[in-house]
Order: sequence, then C-alpha cells, then structure tokens
Amino acid sequence: MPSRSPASRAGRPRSATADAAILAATRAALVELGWSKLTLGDVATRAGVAKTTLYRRWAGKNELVVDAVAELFDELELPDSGSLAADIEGVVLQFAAILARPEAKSGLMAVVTEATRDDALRERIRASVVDRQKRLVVEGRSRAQERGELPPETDPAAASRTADLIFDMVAGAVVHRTLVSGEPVDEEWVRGFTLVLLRGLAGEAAHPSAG
Amino acid sequence: MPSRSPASRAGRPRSATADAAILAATRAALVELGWSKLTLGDVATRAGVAKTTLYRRWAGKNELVVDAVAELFDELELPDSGSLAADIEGVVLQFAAILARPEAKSGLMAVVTEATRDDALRERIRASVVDRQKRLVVEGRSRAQERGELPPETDPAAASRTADLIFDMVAGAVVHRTLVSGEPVDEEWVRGFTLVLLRGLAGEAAHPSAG
Amino acid sequence: MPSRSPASRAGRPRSATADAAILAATRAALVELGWSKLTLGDVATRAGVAKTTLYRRWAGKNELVVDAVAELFDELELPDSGSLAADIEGVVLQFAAILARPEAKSGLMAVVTEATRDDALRERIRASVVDRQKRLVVEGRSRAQERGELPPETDPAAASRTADLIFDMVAGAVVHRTLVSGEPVDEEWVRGFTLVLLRGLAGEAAHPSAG
Amino acid sequence: MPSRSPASRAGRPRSATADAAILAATRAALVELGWSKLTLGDVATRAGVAKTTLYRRWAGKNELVVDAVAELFDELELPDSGSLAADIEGVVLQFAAILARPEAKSGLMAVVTEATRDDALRERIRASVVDRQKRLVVEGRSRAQERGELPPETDPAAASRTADLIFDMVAGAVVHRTLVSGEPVDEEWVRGFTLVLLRGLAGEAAHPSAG
DNA sequence: CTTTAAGCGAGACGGTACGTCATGTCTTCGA
DNA sequence: TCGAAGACATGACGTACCGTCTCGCTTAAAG
Repeated sequence: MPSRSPASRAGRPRSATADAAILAATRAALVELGWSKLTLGDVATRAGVAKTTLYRRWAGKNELVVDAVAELFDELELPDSGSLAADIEGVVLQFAAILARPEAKSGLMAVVTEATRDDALRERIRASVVDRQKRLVVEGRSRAQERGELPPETDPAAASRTADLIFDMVAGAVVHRTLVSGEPVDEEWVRGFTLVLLRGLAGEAAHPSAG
Repeated sequence: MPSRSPASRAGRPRSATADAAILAATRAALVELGWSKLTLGDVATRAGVAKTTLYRRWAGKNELVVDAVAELFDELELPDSGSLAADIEGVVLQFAAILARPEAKSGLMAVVTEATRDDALRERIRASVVDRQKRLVVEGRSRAQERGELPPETDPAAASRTADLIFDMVAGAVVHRTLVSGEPVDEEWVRGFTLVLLRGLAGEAAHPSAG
Repeated sequence: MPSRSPASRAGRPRSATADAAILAATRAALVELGWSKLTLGDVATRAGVAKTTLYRRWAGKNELVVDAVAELFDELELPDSGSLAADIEGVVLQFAAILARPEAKSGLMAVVTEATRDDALRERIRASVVDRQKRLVVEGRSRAQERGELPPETDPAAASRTADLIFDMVAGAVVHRTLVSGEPVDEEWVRGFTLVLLRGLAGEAAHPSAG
Repeated sequence: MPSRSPASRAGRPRSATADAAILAATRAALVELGWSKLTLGDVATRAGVAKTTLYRRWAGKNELVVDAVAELFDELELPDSGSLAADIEGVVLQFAAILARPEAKSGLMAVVTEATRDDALRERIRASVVDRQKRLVVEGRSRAQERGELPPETDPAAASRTADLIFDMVAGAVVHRTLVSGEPVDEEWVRGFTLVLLRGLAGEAAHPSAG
C-alpha cells in the first residue's frame, strides 16, 4: 500500500481513485508488456495520472508491482470440502489459477527476483503476499486435526517448522511446474501431488526432526 | 552457447578466449550488481571486450545470462551413498548450494521470469539448465530400483510423469525456500523434506493417478 | 533558433540559459575540434546539459551549427565611411575577419556542404546567415546612389539581379580565398578586389544583360 | 593518387583495375549518399574489393574523395573562341557544369571543409584540383594578350597576384552561386559576371595595388 | 469565506543504458 | 605477398526511461 503521511492535515488530500486506477493500470501493463517492458511512464499514462502522482505514492517499479499483484491473492479461500485431501487440492488449484494469470506470472516472479538483493522488498512481499497464504496452511491443518485426519500438535515449534515445510513444498512445486516446467497445474497433477504430500506427512509428527 | 556458422571458412575466426571471459565477467557482474543493474556495456568492459563482440554472439542479456548460469550446474553430481534417502539429501544439498550463490539467485530467477513471455528463452533454459538436472532424478530412481528401495517401473508413461512430479517438488521446494522464504536449505530442512518426499512416494506406483 | 511551441502553457518551461550555453559550447567545440570531430555528446557536456535537452531543441548537428555560426554574423555592420569603395572595403574586411575565425571556417563550410543534399537546411542557412548579409549590399548601393557614385536604378528586377551578382562575387571571392586558397584577406587584396569590382560595375546599368 | 612502393618486386602485384573501380565506386556513392553518409565499407563493397585493399592505398575518406573528385576536372579545357569574353564564358560554364554534378558538389566542398584543419589535405587539394584550373587563367590571359585584348604584363609578381585574384573571383563566384545561393549558373548569369569582371580588369595593370 | 498548503497535469531536466553503426586494425585462408 | 572475408577495439549515434524538478492550476480543510 502507498505510504501515507501519518497526520495528513492541511492541503488537498490524495485522490482516492488514483490508487485503484494505478494498480489496475499496472496489472494491465503487466499483461500486455510483461515486467521488463513495463515502464512507470506508461502506467501513469494508462491510469490517466501524472508520473509525479505515481512517484509520490510508490518508491519505484518494484513496490508498485508488489501491491498490484498482492491484490490478486486476496480472493484465495480455503474451501471446506470435508476432507483434508480435497481441501488441499482445492486451494492448490485456486493458487495455480492465480499464478497462471499473466500479470501474476510476470509480476510476482520479477519482484521475487528483485527481492534477492533488497531485503525491504522481500519483507514487503512476505507481508503482502506470502503470509496471507500461510494462514491457509495453518487453518487447513487445524481443521484436519479437528476431523481427526491429523494428530494434534504438541510441540508448537515443530508445528511451525512443519507448516513452513508444507508451504515451501506446496508453493514451490506449483510455482516450479507453472513457471519453470511450463506445464499446466491440472486436476490430475494436483491429485498426484496431494497424494504424495499427504502420505509423506502422515507420520511426520511421529518422527520430528531432531532440530 | 553462442551460435556458430557451421562451416566458418573465410575471415578471422572468433576469439576462443572471448567467450569464456564474457561468461565469467557476466557471473562476476551478477554477484556484484544483480540482474537488474547488470549492463552489457559493463560486462564487455569487465571481459576486456567490445560491446559489439558481445552482441555478435548473444542476442541480449537474457541469452547471455542463461549461458553464464548454466555452467554453474555442470558440477552437479549424483553421489552414490548407498541409500536413496542419502542420495537425495546429497543432491538436494548440492543443488541448494549452487542456488545460494548470488550469481545463480539473481541470474536464474530473472531469466525464468523473462521466459514467461518468451518461448525461445524458456526452451533455452530447459535445454541448458533444467534437463541437465532431470537426469539426476531418473538416474537416482534406477539406482534405487536396483537396490530394491523402489519397485520397478512397469508403465513408462507413469514413470515419466512421476519423474516430472518429483523434479517439480524437489526443485520447487528448494527454490521456494531459498528465494521466496529466504531461509537456508540446511541439513535439518533437507532431512525433513526427504522424509516427507520418500514416504509420499513409497506407495506411488501402487496408486497411479488415473490420467 | 530552436522551435518553440507557440502557446506553451503547461509543464516546466524550457531553460532559457540552456540555449545560450549550448550555442556557446558548440562554437567552442568547433574551435577546438572542427566540424567532423564535434560530437553532440561533447557539446552537451561542455554546456553542462543533458544530450536529451540538446536533441529536444535541435534536430541534429547541422541545425545546431547553423544557429551557432549565425550568431557570429550579427555583428556585421556597414561602415559609413563616405565613399563606396571605402564602404565595400570595410565590410569585406569585417566579413573576412569573421570568416577567418575557426568556428566560422569549420562550421559554415560544413553546413553549406551538408545543405547540398538537404533543402530545408539550405533554407535555414539562407534565412539565418545569407539574407542577413545581403541587406548590406542593398543598403550600400542605395547610399552610393544618394552620393551620386552610382546611377539610380530604374529597373527593379535588374537591380535585384545585380545585387545577387554582387553578393555572389563578394562573398564567393572572400570565401574562396580564405577557405580554398588558404590565403589571408588582407587590406592589399581587398583594395585590388574592390577596384576590380567597382570598375566592373561602373557601367553596369548602361548595359543590362538581355535576360 | 594512391602511393605506390617505388620498386614493387616480390609477391602478388596490386590489382590495377582495383584503383579505377574504387574511385568510380566512390563517385557513385557520393551521388547516392552524399559525403556524410558515404562509408568506406560501402565503397569497398561497391567496388568488389575488401576494406583492407582500400586502406592500403588511401589513408582515409578525405584522401580517397579528393582523388575521386579530381578526375572530374580533367575534362576542363580552355575553348579558343576568338575573344577573351567568350573564352571566359566558355570555361566558366564548363566549370559550373562540373560543379553542378552531385558527386562534385558533395565531395569537393566536403574535403575543402576538412582541409580547413588539415594542411596536408589542403595541399593535396591544391595540387590535384586547384592548380589544374589555375593554368586556364594564365593561358587565357596570355592568349588575350596575343590578341591585344589585354596589355602585356611587365611585372611578373603583379601578374601572379592578378591571376590569383581572378581565380578567386571566378571560382568563388561560381561556387557561391551554385552551392550557397543555390541558383543555376546559366548563360545569362555568366554574361553578366564576365562583363563585370572584364570591365573591372581592363585598367588593372595601369593601377597595380600598392603592396 | 478566505487563506493556504498540498495534490495534481504537464513536461523539461540531468542522467544512464540501450543496440547499432562506422572506423581503422588484425588475423585467417586461398590464389 | 596480395586480396577477400570478417572479427576486433573504439567510440558516437539517436532513443527510451529513469527519477527529479518546476510550472500553473485545483481542491478541501483550517482559520
């Protein structure tokens, strides 16, 4: 989100519609041009806004695209389909569907790349994009525990570690298949993936890694 | 690799040392500057070569970086450590170690990002980087089958599909943890990951996905 | 002169000082380097200005140099020395003095050369440089007619034709001696030249060319 | 002319036809492209010759073009038409006709411009182009003296000075009218010019400039 | 109901990198 | 040894974006 002066008192307030227009224009430009050919001047023109306005709210291309892409993940929801396997399959398919959209492909990967040399950007991505999805892992597991599909956690540290592992595996596999392998994440693949993942996790609590 | 005319007879031949110097300079620049601040002019200067020489051999930044990074993966080897789990752990650690190097982080992710909009580039990456690693999956599995750790394959199509799945899961998880989560791929994580993966794959052949 | 949008309202106005700095830098570069080694990048640097600023105002090297050189001729004045011969000698010496300056030598000849293949450029030169001098011929002749040194003109067409002839002869001879022959236009040469010219023109009106 | 090693003995002798082909190609390129867009690589290609061959014989663009253009003036001849005025008119028209050709316009003026900063080049031009024409002035005057149209010269120094003056006036006026004014040198203009020139010169010997 | 301070569009500004082109030199091969 | 072919180091080209900076307007809250 664009940073706001804490106590904006005097003067004309910032246009509320401009933010939305800029983010939408950014996504449109990502679809048409991709990350590397997207220019802030062009985004400003598309949004019907002056470059100044854009720079007043975002520090640069990276920050802008993070915000533009983050909005895409707001629609992710954990389906309550009665079984853990079906829950996972559902959420993975949703995630893959978002990732398949060109504005997500171009934009998300690019900012992650940039973040390898920019800690503030990595933090922004984690806060805006990643953590919003991690809650799905936690929530899904607690539901499964309620249903007795997974044993209850006793060690919170191990639980957190396992959640991280699951998240890296789910997100990593989907991203890799979509972006690197260039193959579709279809129902068949998701079934196979979920099977392996769940079978692998089945005895996990019983054999906690030593730490 | 730079394309060569097959039967180059007349004229001065291309300098053999220039190629190596350019690729090394590219990696050095990736380490120092990262992808987005790497400029071809700077690479040329570092390599002690004219910009034109560089453009004569590579079409642009993307192609150059693919070649520069691909060389890093040549050192990957499948260790023969006696057990499937140890083999996997060994190769994952090697893979993670390469990926942790800044020139790989910056460079590989960036070209993968670019490849989302450039099929020729994706193909180049697949040929230069990905396929060279996939053989490790196939080789590792056949060794494990010889040792009786995995059942022999009967359906080659299912085998290929499973190999792809394994590859997406291994590479995806490592990449995601390294680049997105920003956490180290240490021995502890690798043990946990391998455990889940192997346990998940244990019954895979018995329950082939329907297709 | 750089073209200006007639009603420039919005946006930051063009820096007024930049124009002068660029033209001065251009003349300095002409003196040091000559036409063929003058680069617009160097001019921009000398003027403390970005290359883009320069290109925003002039279409290229030719147009820039025409403007830079044209300013040199603004100082030409017709001396009122009492006799036609002295007037001519005075103005020819002034003209030769300007032409002897290296920035005029290098610059003017070069753009005239370029103008052989570029009508717009020829027109620009005529407007900026040539026509400003032609007035001296007209003015000088009318003064001489008032003094009775030349007969009054009756046929305006013939008068114009004669003015053109005089101009080609004066400018041509001075330019040729300075630039082609590489000899100085000193007082001695000017006296000889003026003598021939005036004697030749003495009966001109009496023997108009047939047309 | 291209410099030749005085005693070319060993090895393959230089192709005799190459010289002519290169000069012709140079003139053709001047016609099509003009001086500033003429490139030596292009000339070499047109002549069916390697760039190396070209550089082995000429030092650069300037020297090559001087030689290419100089050949054009070889066809200049002093017509023997019986009267001084007609002789002058004839030779001026011939001169103007050569100068009107695009390869002469572009090429000659350009090298003269370059020569303002390169004494060796100026000397080459004088030797190759200018002096070949100056003989016409001398020859024309001596014929006119034989015919009694001009008084015989007594002072050789003054004679030389006058020849230079005439040459500057003739060549200068024609060049200026053709290249700067952009007007044609037609019969009418030549008649007017010759009239002025001859009338001006009529008493020249009687009033030598004081020196 | 007027200040008044900020937001806003437009666009010029000093920079940096781009990818191409021409220069003049060099290195190889074949004649 | 020359000539063709073409790679080479060099350096300018003209363009595109960058992120900043004036400008002359709104525009709404504070006085």
